[in-house]
Amino acid sequence: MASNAMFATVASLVGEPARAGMLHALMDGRALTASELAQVGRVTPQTASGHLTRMAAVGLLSLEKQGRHRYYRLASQSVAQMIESIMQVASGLDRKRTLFVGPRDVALRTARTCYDHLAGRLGVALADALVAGGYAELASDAGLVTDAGIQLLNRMGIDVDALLARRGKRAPRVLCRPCLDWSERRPHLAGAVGAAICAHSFQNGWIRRISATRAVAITPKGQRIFREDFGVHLE
Amino acid sequence: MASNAMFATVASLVGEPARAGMLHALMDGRALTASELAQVGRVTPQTASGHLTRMAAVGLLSLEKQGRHRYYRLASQSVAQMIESIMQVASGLDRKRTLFVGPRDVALRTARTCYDHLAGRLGVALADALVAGGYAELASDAGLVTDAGIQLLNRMGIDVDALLARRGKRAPRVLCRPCLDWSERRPHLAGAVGAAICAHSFQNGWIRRISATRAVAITPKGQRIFREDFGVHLE
DNA sequence: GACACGTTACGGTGATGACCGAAGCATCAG
DNA sequence: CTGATGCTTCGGTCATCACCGTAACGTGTC
Repeated sequence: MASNAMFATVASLVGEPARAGMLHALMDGRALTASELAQVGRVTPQTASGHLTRMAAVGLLSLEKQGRHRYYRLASQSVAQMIESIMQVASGLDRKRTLFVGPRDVALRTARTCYDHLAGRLGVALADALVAGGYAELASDAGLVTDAGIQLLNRMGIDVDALLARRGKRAPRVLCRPCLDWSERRPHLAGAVGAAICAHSFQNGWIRRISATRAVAITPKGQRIFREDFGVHLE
Repeated sequence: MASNAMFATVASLVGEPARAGMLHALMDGRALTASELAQVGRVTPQTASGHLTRMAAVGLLSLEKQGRHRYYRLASQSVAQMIESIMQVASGLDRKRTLFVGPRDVALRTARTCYDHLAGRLGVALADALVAGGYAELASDAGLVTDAGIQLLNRMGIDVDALLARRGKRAPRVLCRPCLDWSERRPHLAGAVGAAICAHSFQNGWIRRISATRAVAITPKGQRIFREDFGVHLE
């Protein structure tokens, strides 16, 4: 088949420590400058530039020029999902040897973004709370939001109908994708619903980003809302 | 974080043409001998042996000795899903340049296995038929089997209750994973349900493997059943 | 204009790793 | 036992590619 060469090309691009680090950093969905990416990849700007041009040329990254800065971001959702699935395998594999896996950073473990949705203890706890409250059903390979869940989300200000409209008439129900958390090893909410919740949480000041990392902090307001409205219990 | 190195290791292992070819061949879920894998990777047995030992050492492959043969298979479902998602990205990327992507082989395009479920025109048509008949709902990131669908599957001899039992009580409904077909660019049924349908189809002689490839042939009996019972239309 | 900063282009060095030939182990057949 | 087959180990060669230093190129700032 035609894409066999491209398959190896893509994987080998990802399989280089410096580039892997950059992609990893881009997993929060934001766009970063070449210099920032050079830092996370622990290489000089010259080297990073080369890496970035190659990845953009193939189509893994998309480029946005802005003044004298060049912002790179993941080219598509599918690239993010690919990276996620590789992390999945990787963390599963070295779990066997180290036993203690995932981000050492406490903030990252507590709450972080996973491309466009929430992950970490917060993400998992949120998923657990939704399931426990009868707002959602979640299996390892698929999930859905119940009627009660739709009402809850609407009440919280998330326009579920807009989500439904966007995905076409093939799926009358609100389905969502589960994403196995690589630090907690438990599923959390991804897909359109997960993304909507995450975006909404940022907009309403329930959470905010910590510096330049993928970690997010839960604001006091967020603490209250997650606990009282969603029934989330963060031990 | 700890697994960053492993991430790059895994990806770089996959990102080498010979190994990529081997993994690709293993995507049908079967176990292949070292010699067979050397052939598909287009390398000598010595070289293949090295590749295979490394992949098995890391945990991408599992090994099963049988007499003087050594059978290798993908170590887990998650490895298969990772490869699938990389193929996803790869085919999406060179679609932009070649316009005609996917397996040139007509048989492969028509029907093939994708690790443990059906793909190709048959897989997509089956998914379409189930959706059209109200037996399933399918979005890009999740899917579910309706009550009517459960009845249909039961009627066809697939024990849905057994599937339900296996996935625990968190998901009372029969959810399934969609898998974007990389030749048809449309979703088809994966996950536990997809795997069950595929296995059942083999057992009952609806389909059978073609030689040593991932392609499958639809038997006359299968033609009839897919058409009359499932409502599949293969143009 | 001059200067600083972010980024890219080029050339040479060094290290990693893919590859095969030859040889060595197992397993099975006779 | 002998021979054949499947597979692995070892040693050495070669190509690829990551990396950085230097230098150039844009784009903003003063």
